Amino acid sequence: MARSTAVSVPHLDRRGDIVRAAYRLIAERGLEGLRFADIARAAGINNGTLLYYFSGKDALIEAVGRFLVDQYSQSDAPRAAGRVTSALDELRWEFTDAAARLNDVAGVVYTELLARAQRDPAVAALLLDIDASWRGWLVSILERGQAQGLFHDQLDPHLVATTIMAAIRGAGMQAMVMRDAAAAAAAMQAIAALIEQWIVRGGARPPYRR
Amino acid sequence: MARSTAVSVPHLDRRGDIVRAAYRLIAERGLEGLRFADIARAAGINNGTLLYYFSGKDALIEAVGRFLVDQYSQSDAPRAAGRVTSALDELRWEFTDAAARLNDVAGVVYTELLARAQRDPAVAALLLDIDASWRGWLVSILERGQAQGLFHDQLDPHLVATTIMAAIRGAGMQAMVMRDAAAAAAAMQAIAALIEQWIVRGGARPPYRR
Amino acid sequence: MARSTAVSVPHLDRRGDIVRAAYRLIAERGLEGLRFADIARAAGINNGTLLYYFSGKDALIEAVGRFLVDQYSQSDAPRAAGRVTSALDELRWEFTDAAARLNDVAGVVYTELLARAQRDPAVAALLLDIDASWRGWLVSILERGQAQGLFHDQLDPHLVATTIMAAIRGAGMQAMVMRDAAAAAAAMQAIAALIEQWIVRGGARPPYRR
Amino acid sequence: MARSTAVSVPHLDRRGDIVRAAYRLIAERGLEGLRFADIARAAGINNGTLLYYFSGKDALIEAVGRFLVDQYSQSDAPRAAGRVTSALDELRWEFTDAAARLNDVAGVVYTELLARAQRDPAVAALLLDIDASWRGWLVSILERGQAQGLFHDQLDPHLVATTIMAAIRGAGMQAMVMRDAAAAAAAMQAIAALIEQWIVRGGARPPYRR
DNA sequence: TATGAATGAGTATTCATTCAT
DNA sequence: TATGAATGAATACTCATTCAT
Repeated sequence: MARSTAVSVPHLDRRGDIVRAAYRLIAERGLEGLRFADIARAAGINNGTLLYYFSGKDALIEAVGRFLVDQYSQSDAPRAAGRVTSALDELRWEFTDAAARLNDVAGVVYTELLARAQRDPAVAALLLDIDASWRGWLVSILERGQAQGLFHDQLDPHLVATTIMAAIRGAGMQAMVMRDAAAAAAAMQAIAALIEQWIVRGGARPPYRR
Repeated sequence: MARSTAVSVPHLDRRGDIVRAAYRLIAERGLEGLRFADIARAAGINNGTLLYYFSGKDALIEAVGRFLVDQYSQSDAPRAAGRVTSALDELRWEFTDAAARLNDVAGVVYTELLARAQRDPAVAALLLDIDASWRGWLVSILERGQAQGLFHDQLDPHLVATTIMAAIRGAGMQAMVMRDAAAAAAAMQAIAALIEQWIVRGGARPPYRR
Repeated sequence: MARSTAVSVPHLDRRGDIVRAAYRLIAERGLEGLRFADIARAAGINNGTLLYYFSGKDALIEAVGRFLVDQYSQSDAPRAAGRVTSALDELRWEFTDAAARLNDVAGVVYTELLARAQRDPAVAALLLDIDASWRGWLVSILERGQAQGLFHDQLDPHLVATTIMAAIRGAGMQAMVMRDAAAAAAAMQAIAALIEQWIVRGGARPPYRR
Repeated sequence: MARSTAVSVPHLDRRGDIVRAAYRLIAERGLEGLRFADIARAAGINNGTLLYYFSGKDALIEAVGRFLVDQYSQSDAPRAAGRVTSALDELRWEFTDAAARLNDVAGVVYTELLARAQRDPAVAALLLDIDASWRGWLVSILERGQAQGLFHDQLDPHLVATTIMAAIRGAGMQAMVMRDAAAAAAAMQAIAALIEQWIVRGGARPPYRR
């Protein structure tokens, strides 16, 4: 029996397994159709075992929310990992990255959580977290750009950041409604160009037109 | 009390009563928390009577969706009813109206339905309807503006319309996340100004800045 | 308006229409699946109108039971209508007629009512009625046969009649189980031959064999 | 009270408990009056526990059908367990046993299932199972009798078996209708004697008469 | 940790029946 | 007679959660 522990090792990250299973099921069936039994089955564990890891459905949903936060913040990692880039390049990458994610299930899960946030303060707080940290990131880019003399001085970085976020979110929503990521991406790029014109100093570049 | 007979004629628009009650409850508690018994009580009718008018929950939700369509299209009425206005004024009114609606429950209900649309084709079709008719309306304004020489000729009205819609939707979503309608309105107005610059011919007006 | 009555005449026999519709539906879906709304629709009338003709479901089922009694007794009509026949011929006709009815829906309806009779005294009484009148008919044939010297004197007509009924019923049940009317008919004819041997005086006929 | 621990081991055969409770309730109130809550109460368990063992009403009814199959096949056990008997004795025992069962609730349950079998293929298959295995048993007896030289060679064992089954079933049905097991038993014994005459070689025995 | 049997409150839906017109 | 809107009690079934092991 000396090596019996080896047999029981495969579940190094039960909580993670559960959360990922729940995340996937929410994307597929929505919060409305989320069933504990299904999650347990998908995670390869027992109905009751699930309750050992999460005290209840709400706790699990919150954990999924936190997992979603990570999903979004992970996309920042490559940027940070890269070499030094200009604030403008970073901004452009923000839009490029968003365009690539228009078909992501994360958007579906986010919408589910946004709907729930209207009456679940814990989820609302989570989404505010995502919002704040994303805005913080954008503000830091914008301020760097201003410091570098790339962007206009008198801009309100918070307003610009919120505008960028609204644009990206709107494009994502539009993609979900139309089920046409290309059209939504085009709209987003249009706004991206307009915003660039707005904030870049001496933006002699000809106005976006099509 | 001269018209007390009105008391005995309570069922002039039962279906409407039910749909409005359901609409309100969805805004309050979401689709997830929608209960037939609650709807019936709110509509002042019996649990079974509700099923007499709607064959099931899905049918009712679809009816609520159609009601939402009407909600949105009604906002077009004042514009049409008013006297002749320029295409630019109409466009500006579009953003003004949207800003005023940022706190509207319609947005919450819309988000609920958008979440559900991911796996309910009937609801998805409804939302596409809203989308198409809204875009159609915007395109007609834009084309009128082009015909009047107000807007650039080479613009693609569909792209511009989709961009406007994405901007408005994004601002709405942002308002829901931040619970700060003013900030979202500011972002929307920023995009509105950028779009105006983009499409208006000879837009000599100084670039929006803050 | 002189001929307005003509317009409202088409329903000379509403009760009959309803009972026939119910009879058919019981044969199709069983008592368990019998729905008032379906009966009304099948009878071409309104849900509520049905209740004008039958005070409730039990009353309707009883009426269907009486209709079934008529169904069975009608098969005697041709015999009575025909010219004088021997008791033996009549007896043979009884089996022949039964064989022809093995696929009849009447058997299905009868089984439904028999099941219900176990806890519905009114239906039980109806079935006893059918039973008694059928036995009475058979006894009268047998007694006539005895009077004519065709059948043995010492036979108990009631026992013979009950035996005949059991044989016919058993074959009907067997047909329902096997869904093979031919096999059931063969079994019934075998018993018929045995019974004939039993009761016919000087039955010199060689024993049935196969 | 030495074995009081038995109290804490009440769930040795939950499925069996449930099926038996359902069987009894079907006999009492019929399928039409079968209620999940009643079954659960009768089985001493919770409403939901029942659904833990049976996925739905249909599954439970099918299980009851299988239980009924066992009920019938158990009656063969004593025969098999006994010492060697002649084929004729076995056949006689068949009728004797059937006569003793004329008042059995199994007949009531069987009738309920037969009614349902008309539109439930699963139940129909079950009844066909009972039918086939019973016929198989009878055929084996008849063939043994033929091999022993007791029964006529040229008999078709399947026809005879079906005839026996029809006779026994008919008597059972007759008993249900008349609520007079004695009269039904007499009719069955009459047919039994006739069949014996039919199949037994050199049946010198005087014809049954009463 | 982990299991899975057991729970029971909750809920959509059915359907016979009533009743104003 | 006839309608059909309205009722509400009845019921199968769901599902998060508990708990003994």
